[in-house]
Amino acid sequence: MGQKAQAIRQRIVAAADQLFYQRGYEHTSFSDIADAVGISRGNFYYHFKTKDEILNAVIDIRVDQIQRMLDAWTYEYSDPQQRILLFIDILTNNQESIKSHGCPIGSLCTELAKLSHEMLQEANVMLAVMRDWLTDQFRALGMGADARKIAMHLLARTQGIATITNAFEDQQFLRQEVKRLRQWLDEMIAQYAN
Amino acid sequence: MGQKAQAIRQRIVAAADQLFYQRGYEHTSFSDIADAVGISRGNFYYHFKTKDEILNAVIDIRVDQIQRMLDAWTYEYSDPQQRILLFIDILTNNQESIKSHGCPIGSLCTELAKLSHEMLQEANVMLAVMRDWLTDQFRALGMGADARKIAMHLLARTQGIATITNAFEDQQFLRQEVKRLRQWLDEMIAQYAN
DNA sequence: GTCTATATACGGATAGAC
DNA sequence: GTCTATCCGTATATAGAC
Repeated sequence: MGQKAQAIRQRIVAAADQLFYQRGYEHTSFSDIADAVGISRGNFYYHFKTKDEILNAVIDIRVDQIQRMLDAWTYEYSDPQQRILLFIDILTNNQESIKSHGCPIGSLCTELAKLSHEMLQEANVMLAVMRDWLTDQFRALGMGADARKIAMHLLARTQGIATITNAFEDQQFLRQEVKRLRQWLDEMIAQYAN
Repeated sequence: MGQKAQAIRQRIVAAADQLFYQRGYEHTSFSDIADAVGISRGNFYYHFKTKDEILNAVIDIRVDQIQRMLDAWTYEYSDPQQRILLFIDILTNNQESIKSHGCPIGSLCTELAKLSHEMLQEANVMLAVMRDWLTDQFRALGMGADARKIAMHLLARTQGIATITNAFEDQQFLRQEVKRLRQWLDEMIAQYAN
């Protein structure tokens, strides 16, 4: 595959990534993606044979982006609490899009579950990557055997906040829950510091 | 409309209710519903003109069922804490279906948001009814001006638990989070009892 | 009220010219 | 590599016989 094809392939995946988030996977058609990229539907199939193949590529880049982000935070900050706060701040930093479209990860998993789509297994890797990174942080804070459960708990909290913010289209709720999460984190750390 | 038509209408709504939950709204076709009820597609349109009309009817009965359930709990139990525990136990009592299909309310709101569907406004009434009932319970527990925020918090927690349980297909996580919720409730009550 | 047959649109996917 | 034209399945929705 040539360089030009690679570049277009990337543009297709980027467009699909955005559209799957905004409109959902099933509700996004090949035409939608082709229009967004500026190529014809026919040409489309030169790059991707099936819709599932695009979904697979979208999940792959998302997993990659999440991993890069977490790696960067690990590199830039040494304090686990600080790192977890950065994770919580994802909510605040994306409150407008969460209000309109929910969590890109959670809503995709929810949709794939409804479709009984095999790629749900691939999609929840996005969550697993965050879970594992968070587990590392909580373990570093002395939470030992509980670290993984606490990481899962935080993951679920963020999903719930995204779902409700989206359903009620209420950013105020998101901000209020972020405060509660920060408070919870302080309490957890204090608790395990004993 | 005759009695027979009414009965069939109810059977259609019941079938749609279940299918929308299991497969999602958009992914459920008229044929799916007609097959489930045991009538032809053509006959279908005698009862409902559009798919949105069915969605509307499904939301209406869901709101009604939720309201009845909460009214019954209010009538049968006088202790607000006991009532809230019954609400939390919805998760435990439905863990198999939540594992497979998530929360019927949250996942519908998530889908309608993606579709930019006007009926999201109707759908989040299901959440609002629960929010208001929970607010009453927390107020009765002395949480005053915070009651509504705490109710929203609990609502979000349940949504997050459902999303993660569904994404990872992990009932064990649900049970573990229910324990955490019960513990949280105890702590909240103790905190406001001072 | 219920059925079969059908109109119409759109989706994913392919063929083949250029 | 990119396009136009097209196949085919399925979806919503309608018409009209019974």
